[in-house]
Amino acid sequence: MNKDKVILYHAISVLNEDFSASVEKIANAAQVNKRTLYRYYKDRDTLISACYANMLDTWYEAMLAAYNGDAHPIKQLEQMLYAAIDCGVKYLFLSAVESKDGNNDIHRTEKFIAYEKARDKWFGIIPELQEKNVIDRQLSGPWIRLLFVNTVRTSVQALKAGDVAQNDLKRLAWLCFSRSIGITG
Amino acid sequence: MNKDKVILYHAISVLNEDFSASVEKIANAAQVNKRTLYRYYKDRDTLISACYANMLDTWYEAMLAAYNGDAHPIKQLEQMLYAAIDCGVKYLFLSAVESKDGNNDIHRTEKFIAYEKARDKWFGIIPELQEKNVIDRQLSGPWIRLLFVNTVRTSVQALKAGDVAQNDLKRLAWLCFSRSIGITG
DNA sequence: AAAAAATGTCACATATTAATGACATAATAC
DNA sequence: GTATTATGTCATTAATATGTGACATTTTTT
Repeated sequence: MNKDKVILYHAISVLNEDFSASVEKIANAAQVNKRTLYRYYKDRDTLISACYANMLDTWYEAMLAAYNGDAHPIKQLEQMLYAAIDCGVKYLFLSAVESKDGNNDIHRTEKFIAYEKARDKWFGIIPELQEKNVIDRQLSGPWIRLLFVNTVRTSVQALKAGDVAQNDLKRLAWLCFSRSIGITG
Repeated sequence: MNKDKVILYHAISVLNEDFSASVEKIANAAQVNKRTLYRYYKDRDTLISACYANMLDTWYEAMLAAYNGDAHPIKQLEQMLYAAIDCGVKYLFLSAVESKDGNNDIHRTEKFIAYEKARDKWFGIIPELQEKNVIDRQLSGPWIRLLFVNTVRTSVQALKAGDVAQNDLKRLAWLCFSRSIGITG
């Protein structure tokens, strides 16, 4: 992996946990000198914008593949969960940004608006499945989406803490998520 | 509520989302002048210590009441979830601190060690219920605890976003959590 | 209404972080 | 091995954040 991507990855990871973390903290996490970081990214804002762009691209690509990879809605949802887990911290940070005030700069970018549109389309699976009584109808759409995000969070945290083996991770995540929304498989 | 508690509440809320947030940002959230904040809390560290202490106390009291309020383990677990939801952001921040490196100052305090001990005792319910095949045995203890925390997170986020009515909140949280760990009630 | 207490405004010293230039050192290519 | 390129070290300036004193304004008490 190129150094700019290494820095980007660690920037996303650090900023996800502590958005006002110093550039030095990010540099340390990426194991490069602060001066080197500034050679790849002009300033703090540039780095943050690059984080946003990268998160959006990564997530979009992964979700698109998941959505298009199967015609059966339950399988699509399952693959979307796996895709989000693969995106890991990038997806979590993105969904955190999403829930913040719209006064932010990123909320007005074309890419972000496209992201929101795609997301709404993909998560349209949920009400579809509720109409067919596959997913519990007493749960609201926003609630299920929060469950989805936080299932991913559980997975990322478990992986980081070493609580669960890589192989079991996605299976457990889907098992718990699907059961929680009333899918009996 | 006394002004010191108002400031404390908002400090916990702001720091939970952005740990390196400035004192000014906390003061703004609490709708007091920065100068006033410094009259209640000598400096940033004092404020942060007060946050930790308050989170621990709030959580401890709520969980103790939940645990002692019922003799039946499933009911105890349910009440513990409700207690954690009532603690809201305080509980989330606390569990975030918990998962950080032990190099932190707070990890060595007496209160925190007592907290860990109590927590382990209370969450001992989980393996008990697994032995009785009430909770799915293929799920590990740490995984279930992460699910617990993130169910609380889902509840807090839903409440903040106004997605779910106050009245339904705890019922939905328990419904989803209990189903996800294989409790069929 | 007068006194007392709490809060806000503003200027200011200090500390921390952001960002850059000049140069030394390490890594890589040829 | 030498030239080239990438990275690290260190000093320095600019910008923000921390924390305090002096005093004005507001709120509460009596």
